[in-house]
Amino acid sequence: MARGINKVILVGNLGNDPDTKYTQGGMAITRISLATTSVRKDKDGNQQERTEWHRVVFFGKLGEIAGEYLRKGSSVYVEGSLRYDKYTGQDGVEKYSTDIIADEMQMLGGKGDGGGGGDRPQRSAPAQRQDSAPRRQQPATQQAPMDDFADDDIPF
Amino acid sequence: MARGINKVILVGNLGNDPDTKYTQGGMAITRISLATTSVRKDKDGNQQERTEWHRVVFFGKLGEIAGEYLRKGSSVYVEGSLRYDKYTGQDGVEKYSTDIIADEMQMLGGKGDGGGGGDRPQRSAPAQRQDSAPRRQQPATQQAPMDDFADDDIPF
Amino acid sequence: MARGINKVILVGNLGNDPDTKYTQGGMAITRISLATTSVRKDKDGNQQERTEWHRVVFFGKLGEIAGEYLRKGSSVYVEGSLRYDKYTGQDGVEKYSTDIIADEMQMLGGKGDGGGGGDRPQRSAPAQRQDSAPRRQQPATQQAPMDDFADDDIPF
Amino acid sequence: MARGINKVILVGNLGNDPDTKYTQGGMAITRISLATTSVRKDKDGNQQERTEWHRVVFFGKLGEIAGEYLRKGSSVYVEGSLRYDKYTGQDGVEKYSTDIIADEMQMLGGKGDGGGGGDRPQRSAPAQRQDSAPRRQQPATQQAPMDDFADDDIPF
DNA sequence: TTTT
DNA sequence: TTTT
Repeated sequence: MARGINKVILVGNLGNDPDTKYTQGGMAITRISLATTSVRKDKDGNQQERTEWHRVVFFGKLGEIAGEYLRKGSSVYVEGSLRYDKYTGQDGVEKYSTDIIADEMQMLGGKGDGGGGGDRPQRSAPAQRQDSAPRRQQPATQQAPMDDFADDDIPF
Repeated sequence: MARGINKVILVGNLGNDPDTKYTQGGMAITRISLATTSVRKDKDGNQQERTEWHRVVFFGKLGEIAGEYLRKGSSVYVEGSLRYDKYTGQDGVEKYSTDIIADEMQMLGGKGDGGGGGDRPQRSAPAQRQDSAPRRQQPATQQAPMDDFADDDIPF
Repeated sequence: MARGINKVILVGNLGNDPDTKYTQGGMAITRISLATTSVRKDKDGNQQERTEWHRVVFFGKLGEIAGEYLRKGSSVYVEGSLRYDKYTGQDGVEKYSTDIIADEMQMLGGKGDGGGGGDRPQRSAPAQRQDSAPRRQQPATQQAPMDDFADDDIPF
Repeated sequence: MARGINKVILVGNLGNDPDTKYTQGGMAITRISLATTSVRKDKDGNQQERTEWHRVVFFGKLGEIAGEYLRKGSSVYVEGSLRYDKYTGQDGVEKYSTDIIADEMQMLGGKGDGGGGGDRPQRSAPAQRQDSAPRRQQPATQQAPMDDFADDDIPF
């Protein structure tokens, strides 16, 4: 039985284009880096900003939609759950990562998409985008491997 | 201006007693490790369980309440926001941590508390509990230091 | 395309046993009345309590589970969406109702259930419970008819 | 003690300009009508749309901000709680209303505002807007009086 | 890295 | 009444 609730709700903007990969079985896995910024007053009364960069992962059909419609700068609503992973880096050191596994997404219309929150994309050749380019410089807060997903790695 | 929404909602059980510390200025900072468990069927049709251990932090008045009323096993509702931190470990290696900064809490009545969801506690001497014991076996996924908080380190 | 987010999250206690009915096609529709209580200080500094009674509706499989496991007094987490309906009462007057259409539920262990948050129920004969008794004193804020559901009336 | 969680999260568009009133004590009360639209397939496989119109109320400082920056068509994130009220209409009949009492709001940039999610408004004379005109034709799903608020009617 |  |  499931015990407990693990729910995340985010509204933010993408720091980069989505990164879509496919499992051996053909399931899409799309990752985005999503910014949310909050403000607080420090003790001197100055506005202090702080931006969190969330690693959000979309699986399956949602991964295809996210990879197709989201772009750098897009404003998006995401709902999902927290997943913490532990892995051994290439340097042999144990590392931790935190991901939000999305189970709902909605575009919100803003810079980076064609506007309008979810309509047809303005791009002409979306299909061959996914796996060609070395779009690998995502300096995400926490780095974790993603190349070795098995087909049943969809988390729900 | 704040841009974006960064919201976490958790219902889970504490893996250990809370850990309360105080800043130089006397502000309470309480940390708990909160478990949520989800299930999914793997490809063989077997129920697969997975437990996430969330690091939740309560500041100020909420930190005092959490430290006073929560106990190992307590069932609790927490609302807060995600905060990702980067720090250098004692081994000189850069590490990352993820915390949920709580801004709302509600006890839910269950094992570990006196029952009743937020009623008076049954314990008699809560005060001298905080910093004595080597309660270090917290099953927290990711470990981060917490001793060096300044007084204005409250995140909102 | 869906536009917008319509999400409700409740943790509360049932004011009565659930009320389960079935459509002609055999789909379960279970209604509960769920209390949440908040406090605020009035201008004289006195604690003022206020209880909201939410009408929550579960369809299909979730309706069966809710009807089977929930009882008066049960503590439950509910996630769903708001639905406003307009109907003509038996007195010929137009009326409005507000329901939360649940799409997730989790028992939280407390008075009214067998404890344990979702475990097997203690009852022996759950089946013939549904439609016998005149359980009509539901403290529901707003009353609406529910007998005439068609089979495709499931709202998602 | 508060018992339970009563939380609503909405992202939608305003059907009309906000309606701001002031209590005798000068507290702003702003009401908006917010649309969210969902889709589902009916049994014939056709896409069925359904729009909910939420009555959202902002008190105090938030009421001033909402009245100032939101406009018909604005896209907005709202977080709040459900409140059900019962009142006697001018026709002597008892009526019910449901409101979402907002405690957080964030503009999302879209038609109806100057774009950009919360920036300075483009309007030139916002000040005398609030109380003059007979903007009374809001056919909100459920109608309730709002003229007779006392100063301590702020709900938290 | 985004956005305002 | 909004929006796409």
